[in-house]
Amino acid sequence: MTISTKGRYAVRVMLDLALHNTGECIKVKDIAARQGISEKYLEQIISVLSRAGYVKSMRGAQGGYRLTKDPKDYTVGMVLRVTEGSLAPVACLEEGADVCERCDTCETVMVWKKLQQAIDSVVDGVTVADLAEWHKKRVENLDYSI
Amino acid sequence: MTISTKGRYAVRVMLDLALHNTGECIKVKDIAARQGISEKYLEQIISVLSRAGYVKSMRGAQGGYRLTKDPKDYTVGMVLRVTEGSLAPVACLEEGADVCERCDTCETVMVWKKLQQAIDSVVDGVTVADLAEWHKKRVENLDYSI
DNA sequence: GTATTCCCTACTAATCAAGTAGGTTTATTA
DNA sequence: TAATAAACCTACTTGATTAGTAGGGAATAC
Repeated sequence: MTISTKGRYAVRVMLDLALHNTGECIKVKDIAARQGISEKYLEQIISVLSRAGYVKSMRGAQGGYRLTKDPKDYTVGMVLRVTEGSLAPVACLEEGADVCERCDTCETVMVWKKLQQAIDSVVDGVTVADLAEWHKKRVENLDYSI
Repeated sequence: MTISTKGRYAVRVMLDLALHNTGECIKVKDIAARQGISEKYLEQIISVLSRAGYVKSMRGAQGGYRLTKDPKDYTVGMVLRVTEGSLAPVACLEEGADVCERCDTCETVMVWKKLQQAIDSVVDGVTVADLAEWHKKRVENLDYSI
C-alpha cells in the first residue's frame, strides 16, 4: 500500500518545474541537485513524464525541460498514474482486468472500490499548482518569522 | 499502491468466520475450500490473526478457529493493518519513522497525509459485520430473482 | 568541433510476494 | 492407548518489483 519513489520523485519534479516555470529550460542536473535525487535515476523518471507529454524536452547545450501546460492543469493523480501505473488497490479493479469469477460473491470488492474512489478523489483533488502555492506560502511565513 | 493477497485473504477469512459464526470451530481446511485459497498459505495468514487476538484457536481433532469478538468489532482496517503492516502510503508517515530532513520543505507530504486519512477513513468505516450483512442481502436477492 | 544536454538500453543487488514443504504439538475418539 | 485430525512452526523457493547504476549515442548551442 505504498507509493514508490518513482511516483513520489515524479511529483517533486513537476513541483520543481512549476516553481521554476520561467519559460527557460530546466536541466535534470539542477532538479536532481535541488531535490537530492540521483541524476541518472531522475533522467529515467522524467523521460516517462516526457513521453506522456507532461513536459517538453530540448536537447543539446542549454537544453532541459519545461512544463507543457500550466501547473494547474496537472493533478497529482495524473503524475502518479503515469509513473506508478494504475492506482487501483487490487488487481481486479484495474482497467482491462478480467473480472474474477469470484467477484459476484465477493463483498470485499465493495471495500476496494470505495478505497479506489477515496484515493482518486485525493490525488485528483490536488494540482501541481496547489503544491507550488503551498510552497510559496510556507516560504513567506518562514521569512516573516525570522 | 496495492493490497497484497495476504491482506485480502485475511479479510475474506474474517468474513467467512463471521458468516459461520455459530459458536462451533471452523477448520482452516473448510475456509480454504470455500474461499479457493491454498490451505497452507491460509494457515500462515490466520496465525497472524490468531496472534493478534482476533481469532481464537482450538487444537486437535474438531479444533479450528472462531472470532473472539463480535463481527461488528472488527474493521477492515484492523484486519489489513495486522496482516499488511502499516497502511501508510509513504514510509515517512509510518509510526516510528524518523521524520526525513526534507519534510519541512516538502509540500508533497501534505498530499500523502490526506491520502492516508482517506484510506483510513474507508477501511475503518467498514466492519466485518457490514461485509456479512451485504453478503446476506445479496444472497436473499439472488433467491428472490430465481 | 567540442562541450553540454537529453535519450536509450542493459544490468544489478536487495527486497517482497505468494506460495510450498515438512515436520511438531495438542486434543479427540475409536 | 493408538490413531487421527487439527493447529502450530520454521525454512525454503520462485518470480517480480524496487531503486537504482552504468555506459554509451544523438542533438544542439557556442
